[in-house]
Amino acid sequence: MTEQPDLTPTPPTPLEQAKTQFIQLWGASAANWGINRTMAQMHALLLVSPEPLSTEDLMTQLQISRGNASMTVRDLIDWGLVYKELRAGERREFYVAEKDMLQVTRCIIRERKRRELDAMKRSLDQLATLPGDENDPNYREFHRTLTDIQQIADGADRVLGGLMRAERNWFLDKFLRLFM
Amino acid sequence: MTEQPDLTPTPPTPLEQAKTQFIQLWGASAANWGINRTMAQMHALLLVSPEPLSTEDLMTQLQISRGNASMTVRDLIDWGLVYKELRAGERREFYVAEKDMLQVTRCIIRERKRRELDAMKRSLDQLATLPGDENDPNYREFHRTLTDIQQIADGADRVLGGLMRAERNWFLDKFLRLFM
DNA sequence: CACAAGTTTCAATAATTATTGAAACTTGTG
DNA sequence: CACAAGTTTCAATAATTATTGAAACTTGTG
Repeated sequence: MTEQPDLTPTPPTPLEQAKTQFIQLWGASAANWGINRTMAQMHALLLVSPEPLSTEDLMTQLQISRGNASMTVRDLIDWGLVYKELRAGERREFYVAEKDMLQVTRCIIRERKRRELDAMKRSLDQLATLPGDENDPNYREFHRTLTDIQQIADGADRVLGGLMRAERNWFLDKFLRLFM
Repeated sequence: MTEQPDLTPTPPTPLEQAKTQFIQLWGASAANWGINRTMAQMHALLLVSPEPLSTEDLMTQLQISRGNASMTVRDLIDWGLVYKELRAGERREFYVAEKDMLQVTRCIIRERKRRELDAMKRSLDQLATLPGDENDPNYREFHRTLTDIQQIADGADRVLGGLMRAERNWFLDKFLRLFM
């Protein structure tokens, strides 16, 4: 009599449940900020994994297709949040997350600043060059709005630039002192 | 021979074109950050309008339905970015944007902090309470990740809180000094 | 070079999110 | 109270965004 392989999955441990909840939380938070949910979920999964994971691992743990896993992991690598790990004599690839959360924060700030803030500033600069009649309230309001937003954008640029260059304790230390 | 009403729309002036481009830009930027595009477009339109606009104005200028206009303007009011203006003897309502961009920035920061950061912090706190075996690498990695993210979240909380309380010149002045 | 063991691409499709528009509602006036 | 002139709600639908999965590709090995 041969042993039947046990196909009933073992119930998840509390730790596994908590991991799943964390993955969901990270995914939902990212989605609120216009970042692909699956990308953030994969990031969370890799963050809490002590070992590098294979594509197969990512697919089963997140329940996504191979194509999705491939595209999403590439995005994470592009962001600088995940590294590819190749093993001698292994054909398949493994992936590890950057674990230093300060470094992670810098990557995220850098990418978002580059992709959105910098692009927006260029467009604003271009629109703000429009000449017009200072006595036309429509022109005045348009121009005032643009220059005001440019000021804010410049401020945001500097704040984000500063945060990117911030050393480990600035976040909790300097800012505390500065603002409290 | 009666005069035919001229139905061909006059071609847009350069200023009108620039306004439209600005509305598109503001909408696209917001969409990148997970904010409804139409809401941002309406906000942009009201920002550059020297006069309050009626629902009808919003509908025609943004080419949206009455229902959409109604819902979107309400969201803007909820965010504190737009005020309702009632006129004596007029049944319809007019809307004006908050024009002080520093105030606008504070509103946006306040809302996003409240809706996303605060909610996330609560969930993180809850997940971080999970007890476990410090010798289990899975638990160690999970717990390290959570506490690291909590630190970043606390830092972000303080930075945003500080920015909200910032006076007019902090953005361009203090931050310049602090980070450059 | 043929094959095995993977990864990547992308057109088709599914899932999600935003919008419409008609009905219900509100509010002021004769 | 009936009506006019608006606003709001929300189920149906449209538009957008994300995902699948099969075919094409890559790369190392006998």
